[in-house]
Amino acid sequence: MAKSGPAPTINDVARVAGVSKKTVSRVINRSPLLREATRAKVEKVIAELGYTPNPQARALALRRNFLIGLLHDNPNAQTVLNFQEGVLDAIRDTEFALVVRPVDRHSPAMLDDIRNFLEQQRLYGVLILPPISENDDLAALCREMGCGYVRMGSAALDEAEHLVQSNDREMVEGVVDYLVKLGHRRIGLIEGPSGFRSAFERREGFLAAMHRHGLEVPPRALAQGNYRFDSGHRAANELLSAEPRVTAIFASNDEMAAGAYHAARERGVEVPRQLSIVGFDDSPIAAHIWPPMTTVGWPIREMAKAAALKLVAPDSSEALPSSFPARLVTRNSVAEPG
Amino acid sequence: MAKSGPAPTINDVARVAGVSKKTVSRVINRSPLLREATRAKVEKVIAELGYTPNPQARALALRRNFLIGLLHDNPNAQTVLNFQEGVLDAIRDTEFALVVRPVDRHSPAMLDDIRNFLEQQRLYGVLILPPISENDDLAALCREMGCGYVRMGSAALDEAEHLVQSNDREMVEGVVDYLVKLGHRRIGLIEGPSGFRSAFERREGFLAAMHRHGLEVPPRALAQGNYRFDSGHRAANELLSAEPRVTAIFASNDEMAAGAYHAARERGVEVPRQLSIVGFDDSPIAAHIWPPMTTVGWPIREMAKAAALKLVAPDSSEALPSSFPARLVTRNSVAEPG
DNA sequence: GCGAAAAAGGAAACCGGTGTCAAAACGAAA
DNA sequence: TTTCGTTTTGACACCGGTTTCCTTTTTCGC
Repeated sequence: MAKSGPAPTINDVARVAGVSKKTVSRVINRSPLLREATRAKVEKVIAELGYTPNPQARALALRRNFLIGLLHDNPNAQTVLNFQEGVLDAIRDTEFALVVRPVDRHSPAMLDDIRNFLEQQRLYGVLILPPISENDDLAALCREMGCGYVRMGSAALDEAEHLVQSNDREMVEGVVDYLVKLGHRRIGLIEGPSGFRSAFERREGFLAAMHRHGLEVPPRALAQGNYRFDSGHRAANELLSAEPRVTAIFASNDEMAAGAYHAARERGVEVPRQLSIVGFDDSPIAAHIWPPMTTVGWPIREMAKAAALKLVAPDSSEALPSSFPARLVTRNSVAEPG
Repeated sequence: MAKSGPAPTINDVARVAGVSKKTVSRVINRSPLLREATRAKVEKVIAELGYTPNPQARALALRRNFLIGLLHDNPNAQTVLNFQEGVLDAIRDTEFALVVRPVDRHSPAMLDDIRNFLEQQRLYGVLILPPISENDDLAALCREMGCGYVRMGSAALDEAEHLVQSNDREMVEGVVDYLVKLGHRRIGLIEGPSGFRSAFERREGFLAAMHRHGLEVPPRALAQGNYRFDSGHRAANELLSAEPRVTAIFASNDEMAAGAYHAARERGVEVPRQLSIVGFDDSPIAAHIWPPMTTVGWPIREMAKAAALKLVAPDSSEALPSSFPARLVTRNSVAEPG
């Protein structure tokens, strides 16, 4: 238990143990060509000295480091943090560390910034969260720079090797089925921003299911949002002012669904008695708003873990699924139509 | 614009420019003892080759790296993410990167885990978020290991050099003053978990202000929570079932305040007409709940930036404040007592 | 007990930077 | 043109690991 001072190096271990650096290196890397006695001797010294290999030196010699990056521009903090936790689940007890990098999708220099970042940090690989994961130029940049990457998405954005996906379309169909089964016929949709793949998938799922049930979707049942609270509020106001009024609203995410709650409350429309609302994402707000909101939850943490494993241990992860099921989280914002 | 292949090294630059490695190194590090002509020549080659110094090699030679760690166990995702953004503000355009490390305060091995992490990664320094920042053993560990650190907190936890703080106590006093000015006399407090410094500070501020106004704080006006939604719900139920009923509740954070909203709604108590509620933190939920909640916001992002600067550029940051003011964010959850 | 093959271990070079210190180039003064 | 004192620049060792290649030791069959 030597107090501070300069940390012991592989040379110190070698000297004390009376072996060469290479032998110590073999012990560290679990090389099989070592006599048991030698290994034990060296391991004893390592423990005594409290030696830990210097990751920078290792990275230099191996010509690759053990940093994995997280690129995100997701407005939902809980999603991002869950993702971080999932990645940590995967790399716990490994030498990998997670470096985060929020990106600004609106900056014209976004790609250049990321290029600089990748060039400077020489990451082992990056994990890319939606919605920025939908940007094919970014994926191309990673390939070009020889940087490993895995994209999270709501559709098949890339080869399986570079992708972990949920199936939003299918889930939204399930939501519509659920509402229809309860008796709803006039169902409104608050869309996500155009250009977002997830928004597209969710709309397609909605339209497909409505069509399947033989239900019309007039333009007045469709309102545009941008995944933010205010836009949900605005969009719900549009939907609720059209006659005949919708009896249920599916919002493409929870923030907008929460905005719809506000709009309903302002108009004296009671949720769920007069209006059912379903969100998407199962963010904390869904559980905390009144009445607690029925929404669709996807297993972010598991997906993140799978994505990280795909990056750092591609072999073992072949067994891991690339596609994860979401599930309906039933709370109290849905009822039979009044 | 050489396509991929192995990245150019300092040797390549030196060879092409016809100078020594050391000279290139001097150019990179902006050494003043260089002739202008030489610098220009080398810079031209650097640009042509698209050379970027290898951070691992630099770290090895300099015996310190450019990774700063973020230790957090904060349950509020938005807070953590804002903090990350603030740190990124500070280290943008530097060679530093941010590596995140959620910690589990309940794990008995927490300190050992962090010790391993610090030993393995050899970080330049760490930033510590509340509530784990209140742990003095953790700070001692950093000192012992020679790892730079800055703690964020709601009180004077450490020397100025290692601290960026808000002043929760003062702000809570301001909240009480505000409520009293509106005519409230029976004000309830939902406390944070015991053992949390922030919870302590907020309670002390509350009690001090009540005392200053000559108002009593009977035990039935005090309820214990743990910063989580459910605990706020429970605590508010306690407060609301005691007679005479409180006309206002201050909750030590927004999650608990949101829980109090639910409790009030279940009992048919209208916010704010029959009950005023004030939260703390200005998390997203405060704006999204109905009616929008009056709360106390503190400038997390600026504080994070200051903390990061303190770590990476202690000289220039002398000018930066260590203590940051919070402010009351007035929304619609407060009214004169009915 | 001997020789050969296999296993174990070591010397030296290398990864791509930085620090030290001496040599070279330069400019001004003699 | 020399000389001397400053700049500039370069050679070389070093940071702490890994890799290559070669030597020494061990093991084992006969």
